[in-house]
Amino acid sequence: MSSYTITTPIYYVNAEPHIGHTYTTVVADALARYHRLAGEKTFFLTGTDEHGDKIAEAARAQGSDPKAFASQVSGIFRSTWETLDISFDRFIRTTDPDHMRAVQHILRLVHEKGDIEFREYQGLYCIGCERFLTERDMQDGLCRDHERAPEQRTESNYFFRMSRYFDALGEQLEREPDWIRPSRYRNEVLAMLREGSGLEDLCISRPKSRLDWGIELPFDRDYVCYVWFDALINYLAGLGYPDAPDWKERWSGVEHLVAKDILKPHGVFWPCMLMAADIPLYRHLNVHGYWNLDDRKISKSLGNMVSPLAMRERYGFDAFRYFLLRDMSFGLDSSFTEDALVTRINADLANNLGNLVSRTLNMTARFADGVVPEPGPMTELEREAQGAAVEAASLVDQRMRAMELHRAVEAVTRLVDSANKYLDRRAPWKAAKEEGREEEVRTTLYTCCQTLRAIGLLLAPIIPEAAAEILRRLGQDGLLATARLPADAATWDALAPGTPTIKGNPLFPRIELPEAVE
RNA sequence: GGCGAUGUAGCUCAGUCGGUUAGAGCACUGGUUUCAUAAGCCGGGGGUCGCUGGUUCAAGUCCAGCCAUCGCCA
Repeated sequence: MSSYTITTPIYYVNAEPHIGHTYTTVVADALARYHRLAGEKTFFLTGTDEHGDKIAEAARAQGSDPKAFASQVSGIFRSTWETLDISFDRFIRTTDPDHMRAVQHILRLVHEKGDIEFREYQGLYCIGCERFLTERDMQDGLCRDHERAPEQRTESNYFFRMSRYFDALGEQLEREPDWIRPSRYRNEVLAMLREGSGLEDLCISRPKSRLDWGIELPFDRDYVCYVWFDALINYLAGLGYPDAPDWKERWSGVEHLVAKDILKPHGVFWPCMLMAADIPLYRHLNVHGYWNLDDRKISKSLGNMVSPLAMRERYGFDAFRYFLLRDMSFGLDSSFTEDALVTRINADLANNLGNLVSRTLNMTARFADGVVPEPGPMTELEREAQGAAVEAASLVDQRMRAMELHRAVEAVTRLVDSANKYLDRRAPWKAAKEEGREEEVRTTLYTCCQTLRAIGLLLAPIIPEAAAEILRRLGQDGLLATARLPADAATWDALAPGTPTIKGNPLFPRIELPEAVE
């Protein structure tokens, strides 16, 4: 069985979950659910990044200690994902003992290999910022933030000799053109690697005198590990590195998922670290864009931050998920507006999908005694209906694997459309009133139930709750536990005639927004 | 300033290896149905494929230059 491991970045605990975190997490969740249904050995890793000076400061400002502060915010992330039924397998924290051990293990390996070097350097240090300034941080010789003159200071730190691996990284990018995808981000990494781009070795430590909220270096107790060298290793630690026997298998199928702002650490630092530690590279780095918020168009009740829990409260989380996955072309930026959200929900989920479910099950109740009817022979129209399901299943599979989630969702929408058209061409509400057309009505309703079953399966990774409800109404409660995608979505005799169906309430009620006031 | 990406209908996007009259959804609009959530279905209008030039029997697609937007780097 092939292994599939999907990761989100570990989220920095200086802010609570917003639309950006939610998008990455929902994409990962949809992929994890799809690959589980495809029968792959799937592992879904997410978590929180908790070290560093920003957290130490925030804790101090709140009068608590860093660990307590980080635990509080980390808990919010975890409980948010749990409330939203995000199907992660491990929620890792950089303060977890096994993570800290893994970081020290790698530090030791890379140090022993000679790729970590102690260097002394001078720079301009701002006491207010508690860090060295770059030219950008200064104006007229003063720190921009504190408007005071920085002092000349000498400090020593450990550096990861990353530049040793740049050539090998370049070769990797040539060898596997879709290793970082979409390709625009591969190009950016290639640009970073080109001469003169200013990419150097990476400073990976801070003296404890300056920052003690971090993981101690195993070869120097006066220093803690700084930022990326700590955070990135979660991807290994979360899979059980270095001790658990199955980490290698999980690692062999790793797909990283990140937003474009952390391309450099994941596209450059991380592969160099892996090469230094003699660990195989990840399978793909998948990079997505930003959700732009247009404040003017978001009603006040939503606030400026689009919180996933607020979205769930207001629209239901399935609907919000659907919008996120459908409306962003993976890799590109997209803008979030309440209008676009409501339009999408009404058009795709209420009018097309929800209504198809309602009319199918209502007619099954009315014209087929509320059970899956016994169908007659298939004719041209039924073969077309099945063909539509076969095609949708195949497109969803291709597109999910190519990280084109918006297009995978679109393929299911087309299947829903085709089912509505089929129903109109057959018009069972007319046929049911005529003598001698009973078999045709049964065949029509059977075909619609069958298509709904396919739709329920294909949407299970996208809108898990609603998809499970569709299957439940078709009497297919346990199906998701045993189904195999994409094949099962195209199986056409899977519904046993006589199975009771449930009419139910509208799955996605239409949303009526008050007229916009300009 | 260097490198890159993007630019296709009012909006969001698809368009494979260059090949018939450039597509879809939403929005708009005419018609129609009553099973269904005022939903559905059928039809319609709407495009100088950013601009200019080149290659070709043939360019949305390939090449060059330019413009706009965005990103990365400096």
